[in-house]
Amino acid sequence: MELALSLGDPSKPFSFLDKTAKLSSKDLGFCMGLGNGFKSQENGDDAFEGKNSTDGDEKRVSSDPPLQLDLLPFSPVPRPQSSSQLRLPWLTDNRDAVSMDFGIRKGSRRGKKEVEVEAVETERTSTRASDDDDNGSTRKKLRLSKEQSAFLEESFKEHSTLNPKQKLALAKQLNLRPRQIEVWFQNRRARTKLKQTEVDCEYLKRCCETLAEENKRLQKELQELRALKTSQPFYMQLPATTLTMCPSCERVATASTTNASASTADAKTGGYPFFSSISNT
DNA sequence: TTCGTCGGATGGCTTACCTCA
DNA sequence: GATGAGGTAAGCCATCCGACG
Repeated sequence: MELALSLGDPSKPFSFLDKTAKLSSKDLGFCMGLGNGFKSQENGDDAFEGKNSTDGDEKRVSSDPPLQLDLLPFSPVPRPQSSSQLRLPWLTDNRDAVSMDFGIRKGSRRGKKEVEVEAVETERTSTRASDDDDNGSTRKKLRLSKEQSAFLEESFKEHSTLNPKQKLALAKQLNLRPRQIEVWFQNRRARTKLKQTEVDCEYLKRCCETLAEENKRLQKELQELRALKTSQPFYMQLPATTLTMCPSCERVATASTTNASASTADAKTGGYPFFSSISNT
């Protein structure tokens, strides 16, 4: 366990916590870092700068997330009033972009791969606290701020998936870990898909109901026609070609066209069985 | 206080791609 | 050059579970 303390320049706190809320060099601040066996500068920095793939790959000696505490002068970081103040990182040069800082947050349960891959990232996120106080038995859940969520939503509208560059840019801009951005997009995609599935399901259900109703109506019609047939034998004794009417559309076909276009009529009427039964008997 | 929903996080699996023998 | 094995990254999916109304 190591304890580091710095005064005066929070923008460059410690090697293992160097991804902090962006502060200008003019800002006076007090920064305290608490880590467990954090590594030396040369390792961590290289990892985060993308030396090895996207997310960095350096491993901390311990998986315990570090704690950094920033005590700053009054409102050192401008907070966005709305998402419109933020810019999508891949759309602009980000001159006006602001990064947000968050309160102390407890670490969360992570798999070993996550721990390894994200160790450096974790270290670099600002104002992060470990859950040392309760031995990791519980986890505090991060709740993204409205601004962050709105910004991510906007980003999602632009791209439902992110390339590593976009992910990193977003993470930097929102002061989150790239993994968090990734997870947010994954969950967003999943939930969008789920919503769409529900909509589709609802639509199919309505279709099914409509078809069932139509089927019922046609069955009834067929029954009526059969009844008509038995009650009016004379009607049916006429040559089939003289009266061929589809009861549903109430069109009467002529003698010549009926037989010639029987197959096409079937196709046009959807092959309703009663049509042919009338004309053929 | 309890309960249902939301949403951030995790682990496992699959797929695509790359490297190397 | 073609091919299979092994490694890695990324995405999807099911699930967990804390936060919150």
